[in-house]
Amino acid sequence: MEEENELVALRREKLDKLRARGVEPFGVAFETSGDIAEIRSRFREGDTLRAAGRITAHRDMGKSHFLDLRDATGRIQIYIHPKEVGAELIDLFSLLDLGDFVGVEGTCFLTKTSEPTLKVRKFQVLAKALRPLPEKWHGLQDVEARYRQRYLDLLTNERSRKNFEKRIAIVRETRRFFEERGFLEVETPILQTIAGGAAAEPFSTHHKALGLDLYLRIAPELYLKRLLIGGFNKVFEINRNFRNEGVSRKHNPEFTMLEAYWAYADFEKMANLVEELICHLAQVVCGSLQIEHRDVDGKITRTINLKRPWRRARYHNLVREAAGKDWFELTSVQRRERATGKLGVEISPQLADFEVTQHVFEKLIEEEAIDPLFVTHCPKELVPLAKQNREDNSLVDVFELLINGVEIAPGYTELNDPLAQRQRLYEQAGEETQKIDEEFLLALEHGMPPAGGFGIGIDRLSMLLTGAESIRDVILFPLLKPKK
RNA sequence: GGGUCGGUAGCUCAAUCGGUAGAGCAGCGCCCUUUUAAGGCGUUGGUUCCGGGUUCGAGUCCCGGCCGACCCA
Repeated sequence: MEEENELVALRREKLDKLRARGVEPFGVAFETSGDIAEIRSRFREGDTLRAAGRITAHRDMGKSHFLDLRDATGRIQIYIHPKEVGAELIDLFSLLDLGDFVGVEGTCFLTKTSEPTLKVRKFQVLAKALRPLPEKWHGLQDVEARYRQRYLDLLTNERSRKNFEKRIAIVRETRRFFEERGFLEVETPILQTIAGGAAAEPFSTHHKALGLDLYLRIAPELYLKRLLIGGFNKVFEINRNFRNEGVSRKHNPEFTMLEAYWAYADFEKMANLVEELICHLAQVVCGSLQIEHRDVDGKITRTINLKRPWRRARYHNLVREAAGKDWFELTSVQRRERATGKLGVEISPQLADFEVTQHVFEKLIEEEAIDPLFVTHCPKELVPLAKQNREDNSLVDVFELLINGVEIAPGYTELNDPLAQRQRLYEQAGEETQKIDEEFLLALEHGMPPAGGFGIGIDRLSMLLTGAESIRDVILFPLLKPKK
């Protein structure tokens, strides 16, 4: 740390002076009349109240001093005058800085401009801050610093703090939602010997005592299904997953998923449940089903309408709408020509035919899907772990929920045929048969009830409901390279 | 991994064609007994991300690196 900073040196001097006067600058517990929001609501002129918080502003009028005391719930003005606290305390008071924590006891009064204020009679130093806070008016703007020193971001940028409060509410309400419906919240292993349940590059680690190579999970799916086999009919887990892949506006190496499984349900029942859940969360977090995203100036940049019912459409029909009625009758060469020509979608030559269609889908449908859209009956190549459709076994019984131009939640009718599951896993694994979770296949052979399941990316859902442009704005401590 | 942009005082930002690195806030000193982005006067504070190069002279131009943002794969 750059210790030679003059501002830090000065604060350390003040710290020493406090100690020299017998004041411990890092105090212990302080009994308050509540947090600052409570104090404001209990405020009655003449009453004595006790408040604690950080000093965030100081207006020095000569003999009178006005300070702002802040906590996460609000701000209260305090007033200090030598007549009230005496010369000795005024002297101590001069050793305080912006950013310090203090506890005060004082009388409630209103200033000329009717500002509720505590006239301080006693105060205690609770913690000295040795470094200054960011500037009061603009807060901390530097994007990198906001991620590296999130505490400063939370302290000075209300928008940021509110977004995280919203995310916390999303997780809390999700729990409540599932518990009310009789789902059990479970915990499954993060350390796994085989990282299954999704196609993604895992992080690897090692258990010393057992001499065992392990992976951090990429998905909890195969363990949650074991619980269905074990007789838990409704389970969910809010789980941190780890994927050793690129970092972007939409991807952090560790991210939070909600996964839920419901015995005897299918993907359509799960779609209803997702619809209900997200509408509930929007009501609680945003107070509306009309979600407005705004830029820094407060201008509305996007409006998302979550009013039910949400559109459900088959994958093939959506592609025909966007790419032409005859899309699936074309030869694969013709499809490539149309994609790169009329549709203006870049197609790299090594893509397989179904990937060309998927690429067109992503550009023309996914990115344009601002209001919720359930895409159903996807080609089975795209989703190897779901059950095939009874009428058309080139399709699987799944939905992909798109909102805000991104995939928010996939949902399946889960595959419960152990032989079909084995075959699909082997097809998917190719040469790498050591990646197949035989223990899971063994479990399936004992019988898994038909079930519906879905996953929701909590980070992306938080972006949707807060209007955050980057996943880093809804993850308190996103991964960054160390700064040296 | 590739492209574009950025990194200047504790914080927010300036710096013209390459010509003495500035302002506001914070800090420090003085004035002011109801201020609230308090005000007034004065004042301290810089490895301009790091390392090379070009030049009489580099925050600015060139090369390499670090970190970040955005776009693309």
